[in-house]
Amino acid sequence: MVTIKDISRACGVSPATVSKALNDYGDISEETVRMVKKVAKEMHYLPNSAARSLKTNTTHNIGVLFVDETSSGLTHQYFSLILNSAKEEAEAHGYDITFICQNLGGRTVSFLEHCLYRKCDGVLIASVNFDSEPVHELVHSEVPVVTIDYSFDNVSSVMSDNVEGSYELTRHLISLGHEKIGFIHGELTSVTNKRMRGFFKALEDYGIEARDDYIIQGHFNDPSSGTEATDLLLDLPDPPTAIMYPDDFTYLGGMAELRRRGLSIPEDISVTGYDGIRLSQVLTPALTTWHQDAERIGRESVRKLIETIENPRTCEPEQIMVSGSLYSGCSVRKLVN
Amino acid sequence: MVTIKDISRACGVSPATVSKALNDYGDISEETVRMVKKVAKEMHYLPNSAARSLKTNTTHNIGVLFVDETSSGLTHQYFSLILNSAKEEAEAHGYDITFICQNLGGRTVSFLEHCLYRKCDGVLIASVNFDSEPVHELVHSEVPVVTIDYSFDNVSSVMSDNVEGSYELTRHLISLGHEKIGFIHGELTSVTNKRMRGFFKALEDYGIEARDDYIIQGHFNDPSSGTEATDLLLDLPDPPTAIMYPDDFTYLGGMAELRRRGLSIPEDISVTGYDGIRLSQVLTPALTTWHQDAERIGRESVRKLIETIENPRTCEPEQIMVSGSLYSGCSVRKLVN
DNA sequence: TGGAATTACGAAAACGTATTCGAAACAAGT
DNA sequence: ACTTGTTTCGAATACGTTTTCGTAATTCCA
Repeated sequence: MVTIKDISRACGVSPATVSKALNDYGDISEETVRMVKKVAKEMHYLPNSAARSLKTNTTHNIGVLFVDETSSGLTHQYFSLILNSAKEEAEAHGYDITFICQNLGGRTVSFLEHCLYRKCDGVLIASVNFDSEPVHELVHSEVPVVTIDYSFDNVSSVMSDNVEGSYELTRHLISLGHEKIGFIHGELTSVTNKRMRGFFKALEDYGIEARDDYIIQGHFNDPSSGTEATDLLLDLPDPPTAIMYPDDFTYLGGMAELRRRGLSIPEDISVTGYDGIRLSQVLTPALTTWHQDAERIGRESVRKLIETIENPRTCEPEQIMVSGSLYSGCSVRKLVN
Repeated sequence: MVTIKDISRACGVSPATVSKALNDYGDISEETVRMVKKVAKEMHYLPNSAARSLKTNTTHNIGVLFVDETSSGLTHQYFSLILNSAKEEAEAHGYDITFICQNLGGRTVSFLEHCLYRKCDGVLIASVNFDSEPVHELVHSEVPVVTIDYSFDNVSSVMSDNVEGSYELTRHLISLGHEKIGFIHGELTSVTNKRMRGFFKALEDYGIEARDDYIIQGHFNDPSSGTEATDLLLDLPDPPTAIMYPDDFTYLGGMAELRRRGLSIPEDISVTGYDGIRLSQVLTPALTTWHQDAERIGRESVRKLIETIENPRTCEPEQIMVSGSLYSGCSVRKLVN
């Protein structure tokens, strides 16, 4: 490996001068800078990141927390889209991405310790249990953090607007005449909380009374829970005319159950999903669903993270809300009375 | 940050002794080792990875090449499953994962240069254009490499057995009486090559003549190409009785077209997919498809990579073939003649 | 008891870079 | 001519480890 010393020897200047020239320190004559850079290129010089980090205490490296418990993490399209765009945005800014976990060369450590060991300039937190102690420790530490779909005080976050999405889907149903709306929700996370808020708000705004028996607890990303919940709703003495599913994938289970009962969509029952994954638009009928702009969420989150990394004093914490959009498919019909 | 020097002061021994004690060098009395480790823990000592790498030229960090051109990378479930299990396997061995790209602090560099800069101990190559020069450069460099679904001489690789999968699917159709089989394939990659080999081999083994008009070029992971190709096949004067799609997702496009024409599956036409993604088992009818063991592919590839990293002399290059399995759904019917 | 072997530790150098501070050279202003 | 200022560079130090080699102390064996 060719080092700064080799270049300094080849150029007949000191290592200090070479370092300054390569980093445009401003202290070196233009002529010398040109020469040093030329020789460096010729000799295929590559800086040593370890030496550089040791000296500057920065790495141009951002950590990512992605835990895939119950396969709702990396494996879920929503998060893989986020990760992918986050990766692209980071690369565009010259940052690399490293996964953060609780294992360090065999030893169990906290997330924070892992970050400190690797000297991540900042870290992106997504798809974890935000209520856990290790996550809290990290969030409240000195290392710059941006969270996704969860917000802490004094920490920037990027969130899919779940209140909006749920509200708009509900409003869409109501505007087509539906008043008996079954609502299947996922695990009781903060995301589910917001979805509920949006749902109830829409009902209230349009003067429709919420009915307890129409609210069913299911699971995210789990077709069989969609099947079960659908079953429950349809067995009610006064079943709903429309069913909202917690996500597109869970809907698939519901769809199977509806088909099994000989009901056709949307003639006999209207349905909506959530996420707007590619699959939903290929189904027949195409699913009416809420598209979360995962790509933008990933992009915005690392943009904000890098901004706080590079302007530690001036950059204010910010709650960034990313709007989604209604994918209007053919799974909801206009109800005539 | 507490350093080795702080510990040495607290313990009344030299920094050298502390370092050796912490790393179980074997040179230090058990008593001292115990004391040093105890104090280190009490003071919340964390090694400095930069200093360590600078000295040892290793990082316990493995690079991953994942390029998502045409969204066939990270975003595709097959690859996100691989990435996820690779991540878990690496973490279990105390290695971290960093994405490798061609951007270094704003400057464009080769993949190899990026790896050298970050001092990756090894690199996993998946989902890239293996014919490109930058990939060749990396593969033929000094840094340990494992490739996924592509093999180079003298380099370890882990591959989904595409010949097997295609062969078994075809054989399955033949065993149920199908002889007129439409074969839609993806882009002409090495994967497609192997799928073709398996397909033709099965036809030959069972004495069925291959027909050119039944072979259609489509795209991977692209429902609309599934629609088009299906269209072509059904418009033939003598259409096939079964259609094989290049993957489950592309099949969705074909499914829509079949439905549009009023054909029901499998009564009027039999179909198979490829990949065995979760979605395929939720469809009605459940898709008969070939499940690629992505989880195992990710696991095996980093296991092999770490093995060659830690035994540079003794570890031989190896071509690891990972078998898949037939998911027998309800999308193929027995043909009576 | 004398020498050899073993054990336990430390001094010092090295990894490659960034940065502080001072010096030299020269220009500019009075 | 003397100060003052500016530009350009280099010597030296520091970042926190790991590792070699030497040495003192202890044990072993004949």
